[in-house]
Amino acid sequence: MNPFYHRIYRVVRHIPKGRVATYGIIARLAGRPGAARTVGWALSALPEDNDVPWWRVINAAGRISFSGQDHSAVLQRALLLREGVRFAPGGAVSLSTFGWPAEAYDSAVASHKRAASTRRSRRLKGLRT
DNA sequence: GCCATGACGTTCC
DNA sequence: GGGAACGCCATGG
Repeated sequence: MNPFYHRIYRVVRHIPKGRVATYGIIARLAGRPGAARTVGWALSALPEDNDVPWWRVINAAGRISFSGQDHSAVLQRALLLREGVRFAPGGAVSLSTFGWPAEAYDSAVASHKRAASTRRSRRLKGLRT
């Protein structure tokens, strides 16, 4: 098995009980920023008798990705609820409350702000020319 | 080795 | 704030 697969599993195992992490953050902690889809691939390849808390991994929207009707999604929701993770009315988890690690979430917010700033300056540059 | 696909993310309307 | 388009990395055919 590839090294970063193992890293992905290791990172997921580090997620504290009652917290959730996004695919993007897992990918970044595993050393491959932008490889969020690969994280999903690695989790889908997990054996049944694994010790990886895959249910603590959700997408950036705070929702369960794979078909909300699927039994795996129901199981994931049940496991998270059992650990004390609350779901908002829309069916999404509040990342600012349950997101892990908190630092990564803060950086994500900061990067979002920086992106907005970059976009604005880019637009100004476009107007210039 | 190229093309399509997927438990995703970010950027731009 | 929500939806569409493009980008991303690894895998399978």
